[in-house]
Amino acid sequence: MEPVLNSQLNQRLSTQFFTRPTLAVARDLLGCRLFTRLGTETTGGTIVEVEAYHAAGDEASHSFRGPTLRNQSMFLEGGHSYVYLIYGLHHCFNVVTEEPGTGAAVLVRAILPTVGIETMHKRAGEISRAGRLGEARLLAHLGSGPARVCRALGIDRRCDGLDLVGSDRVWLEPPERSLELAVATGPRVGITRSTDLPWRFCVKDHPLVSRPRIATLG
DNA sequence: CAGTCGATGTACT
DNA sequence: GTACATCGACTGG
Repeated sequence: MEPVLNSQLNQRLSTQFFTRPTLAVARDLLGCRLFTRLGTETTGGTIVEVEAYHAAGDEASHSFRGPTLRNQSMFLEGGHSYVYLIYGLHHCFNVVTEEPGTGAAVLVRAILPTVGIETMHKRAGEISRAGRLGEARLLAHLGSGPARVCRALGIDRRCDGLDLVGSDRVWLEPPERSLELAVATGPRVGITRSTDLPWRFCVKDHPLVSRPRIATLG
């Protein structure tokens, strides 16, 4: 029943992948797959929406004012995780990019669940509103939105600062098959500063991205 | 469908 | 005190 994963050993995204310019990493993460193995449960999905955050000149970034206790993982070498709690109850998962000390990262905003879907449903709980959605939309509901990504994958602050290249708990793999994705870009969601930067990337014309208003993207 | 609002921990002014 | 890279419940059309 549970799919066999050979991902622990081969086919991982490398440090070289992550230590590139943040916008390139953000774009290239679309179509890649994010996995967690927490306890005995393995869950994962395909990344369909991300946002880039820089340090220099990006007032919306947590790293803008330099390292603090919360954001210190953001200043690790590219390929580490940065997980934080927002609004007191939700978690957000970021992949750190570039060289150590840079303070740049990519926020994973949406995945399409592919592995461990039953586990993800359990983590989400049975939601009355979601229960009224059709099958496809119910699946999308599991992973669309940064907090739902974390909930589905079981990510919390214990997953902060992990080396995603070497961790057996959280890791990333390239797309299953190489394919050309149509990508849309636009302004980031839910921020109040540096809103002019078009640093949100999503797989274009995909029915399962987190916000339906893709039409407003540049 | 759109709009509003409460929940709730942490960082920072 | 206030803001926050959000979500889900609830309202009104």
